[in-house]
Amino acid sequence: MARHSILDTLHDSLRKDALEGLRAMRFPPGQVLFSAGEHCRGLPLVLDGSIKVQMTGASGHSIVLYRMGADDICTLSIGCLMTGRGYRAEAIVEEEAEAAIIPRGLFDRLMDQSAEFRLGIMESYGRRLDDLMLLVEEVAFHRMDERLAEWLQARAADGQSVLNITHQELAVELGTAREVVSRLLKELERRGQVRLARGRVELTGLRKTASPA
Amino acid sequence: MARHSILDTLHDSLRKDALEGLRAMRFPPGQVLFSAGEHCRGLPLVLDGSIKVQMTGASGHSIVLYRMGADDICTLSIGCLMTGRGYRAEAIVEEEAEAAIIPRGLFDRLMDQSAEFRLGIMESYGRRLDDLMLLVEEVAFHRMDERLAEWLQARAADGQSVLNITHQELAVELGTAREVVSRLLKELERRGQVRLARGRVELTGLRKTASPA
DNA sequence: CTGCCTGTGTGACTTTATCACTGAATCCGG
DNA sequence: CCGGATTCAGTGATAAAGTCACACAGGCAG
Repeated sequence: MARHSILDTLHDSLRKDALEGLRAMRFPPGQVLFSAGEHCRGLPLVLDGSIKVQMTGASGHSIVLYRMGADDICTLSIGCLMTGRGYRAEAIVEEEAEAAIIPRGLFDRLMDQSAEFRLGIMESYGRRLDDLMLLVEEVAFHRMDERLAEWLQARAADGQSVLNITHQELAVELGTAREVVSRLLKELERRGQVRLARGRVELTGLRKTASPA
Repeated sequence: MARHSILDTLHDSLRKDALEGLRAMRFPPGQVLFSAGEHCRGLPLVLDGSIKVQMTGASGHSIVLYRMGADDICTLSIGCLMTGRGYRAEAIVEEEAEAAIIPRGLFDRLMDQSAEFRLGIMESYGRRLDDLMLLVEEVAFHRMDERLAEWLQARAADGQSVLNITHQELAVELGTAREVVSRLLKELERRGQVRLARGRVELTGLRKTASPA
């Protein structure tokens, strides 16, 4: 059953119509929901799981732009839906996910008839713009070692202290090269802040590098 | 008289209401339309001129995110309007601009009553997301010398071959440090692609640096 | 066990960022 | 017109990050 907070805001009859027009689907980790160049067939609602959105540059390098989780809306799709252009990024399932697609016609109807739905869409758009602006700032001005440490710390804050991730995957998270990640991790290990193994990073005592600035 | 294509799409009675609720204002170059932290009082429509939107990082460095010109919509404001959060960026007039602000109430009414208006807003949002994604890719993966050359070339394509701009301003355009721009420009001058003077860059024979990759 | 594939480590070198200055051009008040 | 302040630009030294090339290690399939 498709459960998404933006549907809860709808009035009864409209919600009934909406739920009829949707069917939730499950996607396993690794599944590609859409990739660059593809066209958009509707607005995906993320019901559960975790999906990362990343793009690949001309150089062949990739960078993760943001993640979508339970109750998120794939706002990126709206632009494609409206302008008819293809996606510029790709979406890959990380943790098994459940999603439902709102077809174009239904989307238009919901936008027309529900102020609450519109509000939800606009809020989601605002958040995404914010995410991207922060990312630009981070990529343009922050040091790699700090970004890596912060990324790892964010995971630690989630309660995870052993990450099954390769240096290459970390490099894509940060938009840098694998070698750079390897070297920085090695440095963290020397300082006793992480322990490394093949495909694994264990967080031991991670703290901010004492940097002035 | 407020002329903006998104208003043209409105039906007669609605357009009349809209035009009554708006008053266009002129802003001189250098004028700050909004700055980081400020709250949003409505949706600005750009009628004419050129406005740049830039953000400043914790480091104190700034980067230009995108520009708005005639017939643009300041989509960034919608997110702020909807969530009530303050702006994260600032908008500065470059070429004398004319703009009108759609107050919150009128915006809601237009979104409610005009599918064309909604479409215009969504398209604008899509374009903005696209711009930012491209910017991320560029900042993360492109070499500075190429970015500088491309930026200059884009201006040359506009018909301008003498730019009145300082190295510092160019650095903000690209999100780098002034010294870096100075050195790269000097290198371009050595190759005879530009001629430099205080506050001035004259484009002579600019072409892509013969780079492999 | 033996390849084979994927992941990691590292040296050498280039590009970019940062810091600390110097000097040149312009502006402004008297 | 002069002198001082201010804004711009140039540059050396050094650190951080990206690139290229390659060695080697772990784990899996045959």
